[in-house]
Amino acid sequence: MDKAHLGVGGLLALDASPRPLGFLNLLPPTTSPPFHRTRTTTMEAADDGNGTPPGRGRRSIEVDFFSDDKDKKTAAAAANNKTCRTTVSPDPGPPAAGSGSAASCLAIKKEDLTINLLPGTGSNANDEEAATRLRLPYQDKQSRNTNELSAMQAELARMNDENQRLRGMLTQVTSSYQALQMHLVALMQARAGGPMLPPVAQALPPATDGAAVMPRQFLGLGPAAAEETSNSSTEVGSPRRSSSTGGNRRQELQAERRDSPDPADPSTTARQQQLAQQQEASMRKARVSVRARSEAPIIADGCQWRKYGQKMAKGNPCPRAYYRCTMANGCPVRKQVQRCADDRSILITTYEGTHNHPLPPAAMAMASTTSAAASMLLSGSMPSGDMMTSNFLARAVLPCSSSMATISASAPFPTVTLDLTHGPPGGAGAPAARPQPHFQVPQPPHQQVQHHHLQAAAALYSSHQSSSKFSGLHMSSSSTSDNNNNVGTASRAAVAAADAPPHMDTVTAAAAAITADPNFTVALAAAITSIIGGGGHPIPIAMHQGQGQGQGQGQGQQQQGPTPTPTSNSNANNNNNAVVTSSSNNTATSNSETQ
DNA sequence: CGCCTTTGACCCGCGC
DNA sequence: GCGCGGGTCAAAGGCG
Repeated sequence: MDKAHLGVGGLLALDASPRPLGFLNLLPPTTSPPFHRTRTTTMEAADDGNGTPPGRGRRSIEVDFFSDDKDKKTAAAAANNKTCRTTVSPDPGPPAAGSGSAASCLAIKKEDLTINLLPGTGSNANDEEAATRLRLPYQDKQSRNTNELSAMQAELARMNDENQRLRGMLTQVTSSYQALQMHLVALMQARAGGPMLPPVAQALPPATDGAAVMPRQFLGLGPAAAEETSNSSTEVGSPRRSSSTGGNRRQELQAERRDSPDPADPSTTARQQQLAQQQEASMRKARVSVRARSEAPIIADGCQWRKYGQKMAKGNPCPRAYYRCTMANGCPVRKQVQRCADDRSILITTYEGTHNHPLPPAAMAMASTTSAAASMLLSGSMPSGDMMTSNFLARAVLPCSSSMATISASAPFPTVTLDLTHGPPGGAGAPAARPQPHFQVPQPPHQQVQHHHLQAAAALYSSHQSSSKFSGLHMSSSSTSDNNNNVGTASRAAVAAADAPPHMDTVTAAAAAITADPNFTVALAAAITSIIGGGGHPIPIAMHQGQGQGQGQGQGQQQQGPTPTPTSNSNANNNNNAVVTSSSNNTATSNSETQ
């Protein structure tokens, strides 16, 4: 909705007919009298006591929303809150936060009530009588509205309580889920530890504190999780992907492969290993690719990376750079950075693996989002590349960008591509469809799930909001990068909500974010949805593939290194289109746009 | 001095 | 078996 819908010059005609305060009507533009640049109050005839049809016996308050800000805010509010038809406030100050749009509507009405609605000059007795007649019902209206206000406040408080209760339940469910998962793993281990074990479980150190380590790895993004333990001698698969930095690692692995047929129990062990390798082979290459417009060499995701290689990829004049996470020794997470061949302003970052170390908040957002996307792809790709499933996943990943969501989850190296390069029709400034990270988050221990969801939502949201792409990913961290200036207020509010301590009133924080920018509701809703509905996913994923997503996949880069063929592209309007493609190689993602 | 990037060489998987 | 392309290693050099 824009100015045109509100009437010429953004003028709103507010029907002052007796109806609950807070439900001011927007009169059709055609009924609006000539507009003025200043707020005016007009009275036509007497109040008939009902919502009178426009044009006759109507009392209307005409508010000129001349300023662009007001127009935008009003339009956005009207579009996002149908019950609150307008959040117009006489003062240019920021929209009311906290109690949300409903409260702001009520406040506005109170103000409006102070407007003298009495007609004419009322200079004689008849006029006074008429005024009195009008005033009495009006006072009734006021009291009624007051009651309604208190009722709504009570309702709001009730909803707050309920929200807290639900959050508690969610925490409980999460804990129970983790406990069950650990129990299951323990049972499987105790049960001969043979063919039934999922690959990841097999890769785990036998006697280590399985209870503590298992859950995370069990949910890990595949091979990476196994690789985390690869430093031990029990590594089973991914011979090439060992993260060890030792120069002899490759030789060791090769030797292992040559010796693979274990003389001890040749048939069984060999078959187990074969099975494990097959399963892992399909999983280990699971990747999450992020496409974003960026002039920066790499996107900042809060992690530290070290470049270990660069290659010219076929079909792309831009070299592909290989990075390894250096935040912890032996962290298996790697990423590839490459410019899109078609549009060099697009930076394609592909993540692989799961961090084996704590992540800073800034990295958490991205890690959670990408790991969730990867796990969704993995879970959907298992039954083979079913396009129905794939599309479903794509829509699940980014519900609001369904047009861009295509999934082909065929192995061997399924890749989830989060395409943030497609802006809304209006360009960078027009947030048409916000990214909706509907990802289920890899349930990190504790209640950080919600936190990460919100962060992911905020991160993606802000990445679109700001012109500096992924700068928003840092917003949750205390460090305010120079890009933070671009982060929208809604994003900041979202981050505030996400970073708020568990006991904080989430509703209030969310309301603040919504008030700051109603468009954020979309992302927030997606995040909440993922919290509530995503909890069940990890199990099937883990059980089917022996791995799901664990902590996030790493991404991020505070890296300073020159990225491959950095191009100067000032237009960094990120958008939220998720293109999930199954590609046997990374180059496929660069072409996903054309799909 | 330590960390990082660069870059050529090497290894591996895959297709022909 | 060979060639190609992707991915990784590690020596060399740069930088703070």
